Amino acid sequence: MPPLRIATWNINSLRLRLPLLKELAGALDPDVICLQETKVPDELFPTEAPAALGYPFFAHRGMKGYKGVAILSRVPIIVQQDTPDWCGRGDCRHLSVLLDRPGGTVTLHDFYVPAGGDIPDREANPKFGHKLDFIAQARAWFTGQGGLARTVLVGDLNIAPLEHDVWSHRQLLNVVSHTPVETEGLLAWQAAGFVDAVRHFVPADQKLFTWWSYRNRDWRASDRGRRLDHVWVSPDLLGALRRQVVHKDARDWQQGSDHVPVCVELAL
DNA sequence: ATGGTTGAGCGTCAA
Repeated sequence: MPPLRIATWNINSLRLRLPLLKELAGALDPDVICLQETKVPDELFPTEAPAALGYPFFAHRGMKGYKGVAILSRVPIIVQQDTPDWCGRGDCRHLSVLLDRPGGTVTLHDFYVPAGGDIPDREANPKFGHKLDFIAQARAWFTGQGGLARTVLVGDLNIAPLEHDVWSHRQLLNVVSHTPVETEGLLAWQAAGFVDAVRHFVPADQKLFTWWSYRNRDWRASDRGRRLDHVWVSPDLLGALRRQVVHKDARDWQQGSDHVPVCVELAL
């Protein structure tokens, strides 16, 4: 049985970067592609595109202008409709599907966590409060699910939790995405039932980034990156993990996203 | 300390 490859990518506009999905499929050959920041309302989703790329099964939750998630798949999916409306905003940041595999169903979550604005203070900046509330709710919900099994969680979680998930731990301690209240919150969510599938392969003392700002003239030379995009698996899937890929070359794709795809291969 | 860039879609806001 061939392994199952699951990729996650903040595409930063699905319609603008539709041609790059073909690059992604060619480079990583994923069976399932989880996208964030699709920025396309559901009624304008390019419904012909997934099958043309070889992904006949798909689901999406989008809205005008911002946010939005989508899952493209070669294997049949069943969308989970009973997921929470995080923070009561109805804002297209989560999609959950079931994947049919020979050993049983796999649950897959695709998340786009709020970025949280610029000021790391919930009083001065409601967007930061929203981000903290979102991750606290997610933690509580997964804790309530009990011991997770055959579950994969991916997405742009907009937090770089470890010291070497950012280019300078010291210089980013007060920068949104790496403040202690965020990193502790994210790790508490992770501890509610997951292990970090990418750090399973890459030691914690090695720098690892998945995002580089558009604002750097030469992103590769300055290398001021952060690891904002994640793949977590329930502990029962650790033995099925085969490899991980952070497709750094994608940052140089023509008119590319500021995030690069991350892919994990599982013997499932 | 500041500014730097991009996308959606037309206002600036979000990132």
